[in-house]
Parts: sequence; C-alpha cells; structure tokens
Amino acid sequence: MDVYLDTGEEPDKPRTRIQEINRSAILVAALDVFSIHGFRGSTVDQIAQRAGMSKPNLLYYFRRKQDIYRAVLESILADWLAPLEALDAEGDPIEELRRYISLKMRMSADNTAASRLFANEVLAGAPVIGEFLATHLKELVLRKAAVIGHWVQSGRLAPIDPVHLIFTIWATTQHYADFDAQIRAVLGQQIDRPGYREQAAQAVLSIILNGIRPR
Amino acid sequence: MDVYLDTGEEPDKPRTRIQEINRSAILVAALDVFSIHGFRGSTVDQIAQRAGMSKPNLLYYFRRKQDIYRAVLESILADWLAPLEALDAEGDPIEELRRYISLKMRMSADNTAASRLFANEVLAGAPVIGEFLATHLKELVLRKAAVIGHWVQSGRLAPIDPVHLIFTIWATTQHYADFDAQIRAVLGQQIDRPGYREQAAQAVLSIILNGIRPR
DNA sequence: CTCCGATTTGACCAAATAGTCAAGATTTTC
DNA sequence: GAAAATCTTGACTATTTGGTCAAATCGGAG
Repeated sequence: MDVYLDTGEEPDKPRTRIQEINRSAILVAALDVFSIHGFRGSTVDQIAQRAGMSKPNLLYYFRRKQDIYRAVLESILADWLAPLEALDAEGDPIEELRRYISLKMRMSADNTAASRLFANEVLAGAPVIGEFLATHLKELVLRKAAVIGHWVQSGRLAPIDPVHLIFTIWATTQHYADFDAQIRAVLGQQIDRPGYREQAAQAVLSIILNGIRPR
Repeated sequence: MDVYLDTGEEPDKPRTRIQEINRSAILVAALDVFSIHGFRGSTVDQIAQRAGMSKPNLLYYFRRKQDIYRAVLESILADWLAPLEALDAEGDPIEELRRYISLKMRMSADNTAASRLFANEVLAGAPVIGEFLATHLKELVLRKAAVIGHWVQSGRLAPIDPVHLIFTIWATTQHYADFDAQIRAVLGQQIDRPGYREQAAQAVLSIILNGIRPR
C-alpha cells in the first residue's frame, strides 16, 4: 500500500533532479509551518520563504495550498503508523508493548512537528485524513486490538479494553510533542537536561505497563 | 485570584443588561468557533453570525479579535484548573486520584470545546496563555506534585514521578475531547452508545490506578 | 555551443477579512 | 415623555492572501 491520500497528482510523472530537491524542501518547510499554525493559519508565503523560494515558484510545484497540505500528511502517515503495525502477536505482551511505547515516545520527541501536524488536523475534525482514519486506521486498530485482546484472554495481561489501551498509549506519548509548550512552561529548563527524555519515557512506561500487568 | 489574563479591559466597568447578554452570547459562540478552527482560522464574521449579531455589533463589545480570544480563554481557565486544585493531601491517595481522573474525564466529555481551545492554544506555542502557564499553572502543578510525592514517599503509591503522573492524566483525559474525530473514526457509532463514556473512563482509571498502586 | 523544455519571478488580480465610522434605532433615566 | 446614553448596522477602507501569467532565466541533451 503506497498511496493513502488522494493528493490530486499525476501518479507516474517522472521527476527531475531540481523537482526532487525543491519538492522535498517545500514539504520540510510546510511541515514546520503547518504544524504550528494549522492549515488555515499558515500562509503560502511563509512556507515559500522557509523553503527559500518565491511564492509563485512554490506554486509551480504545488498548484494549491491544499495540495501542499495533503502531500505533507501523505508523506508522514506511513511512518506514523509503522510502530503499531509492528506489534507482534507472537512476542511477549509486556515486552511488545514496552517496545511500542518506547518507540512512540522516541518518535514523538524526534519529530514533534509531525505529531503536531496530526494533532492540528484531527482537532479541526480531520477534514483531510478523516476517510483514511475511518478505513485504514480503523482496520489497523481493530486488528491490533484483537491481538491485545488475545493476550488478555490468555491471562498474560490484566483485563483491560484493548482499544482504550491503544488510545491511552497514543494520548500519553503524543502529549509530550503536542503540549510541549505547556510542559516546557511547567518544567522550565529541566526539559533540556540530558536525561529528561529517558525520565519521561520511564514514567510513562512504569504507569502503563504496571497498569496492565496481570495481577 | 480572579484575573488570570490581561484581557485589556477596564476592570470595574459595570455592565448593562444588554451587555451581559451579548457578551456571554459572544463568548459562547467564540468558544465553538475558535475551538475548531484555532485563532487564525476563525473569522470575526463566523463568530458574529453564530452569536446572532452583525460583525460591527460584535466589535462594539470586543474591539479586536484578540480581545475575544483572550476573554474566552480567561473565562475557562479557572474551571479548567479547579479539579487539580481539589486534590486533597489528607485524603486517600488512590481515591483522590480516582476522583480527579473521573472529574477530568467528565469535564472533557461535557466540554469538548474548552478542551480543544486549550489544545489549539498550546499547540500554537501558547502565545496568549504562555505566561499564565509559566506562573500560575507551574505553581499549582509543583504544589500538587509535592502532595503526590509525599504519598509516594510514605509508600501509599508506587514510586512514580508525580509531575509525569499529572501529565499522563491530562494527556489521557483530554485525548478523548481533543482527538474526538480520530476516536469517532475508529469506533464509529459505538461512541454514541449509552455506556460508552463510562467504559472509556473505566479503562483509563483501570490502567492508571493500577499503574500507581503500591506493589 | 545551441536549442528547447524546465524553472523562476515581478507584477498583478480577486476574494476574504479585520477593523472604522457616522447615522439611525432602541433603551434607560429622570 | 423627552433627553441622554446605549446599542446596532450599512457602507466603507486597508491589508492580507491565494492564485495567475507572461516574460525572463536556467540547465541539460545533442
């Protein structure tokens, strides 16, 4: 599965070297801008400037603002879902979930912009990725919830609702990226201390894993 | 403490009956609009229409768009923090936290717009409430973290980082409001079933409370 | 080098939108 | 019930912004 969203592009157009460079510069710039201001709060000019080109030039690569937005979401969706996809029914439940949570925490910290872009989109009612969520994401979640459900049934996890466990994991891990400003305000410069990320990950892991360990 | 944000208003101006009515109609409308589209994505006209008045009339009550936005945030901040304020050092730790989490879940479900408004503001880097977060919120969090810290030290809670516990609670409870579109996409019409809210609350309570229960 | 398609941009347009204002309507006050 | 204060709005302005276009420039294939 290589295409998640209809980005309104020609599928097989070969790209020149310059196109390759500029398109990716635009996507990087657009991620930064959209992730902070949201779709409507961002301007094409902002993105063009950050990408180091003029607005008409940017619009030469993406004819409409919407097209840039869709392309950025598209470029991230696969990565965003990969960790859940990797949850292995054959593995040890606690270890599998530890790995999943750790990975999500790391992704959140390493790519705060992507996390915030999703948050903005979903907060606005998911106008662009709504259909994707209702099909691909739903399918993935239900499939992995079944795996977790089996773990529960076999007594290898405490009796919890698998889907809500997934929601809880998403909520906590993404919180550190999405609400960075709030966390930063509360913790001040602590947040930039070397061990901070590990400490946060450890706290989340401790609460959730102990919360679902069989009793 | 009655004023959290500088809303740029005359403090003691008495309000007429009509002012009272219209100002609150505007705040209600603005909450709905801002919470979905964010500050820059919302228009004064949208808010005016939803409040049932003309744009110039709205601007008679709030001279600038920013003023409306600040006033809405101001009108919500106190309520939003009250539950944490109520965490009682003298109570039973698990019961106190159960009450806190339940209350936050209920607030999130009953007032999704307020939750999303905050999410939008913080996501954008908290340009308006940033100072408030770094002072009042920080003070409150550290004060309550100390309470939780004592519970941990006396062995009445498992050894967890109190501040991260608070973050985890915020993350999970607000997730249900902020990411409603995503949850709705995954769960479909289930979300409107009678017992759904209780089920979600139960799942969150189960994971977190078991996660911090002394072992 | 030379030509042709690809790339770039200054200048521009149309629509959206925050905010103003003066005049008219309504409510309150005495 | 009349004057004063408050409230309301149509019409307007200035600015921002998404998007167009023709002309200029650049880059690579032969």
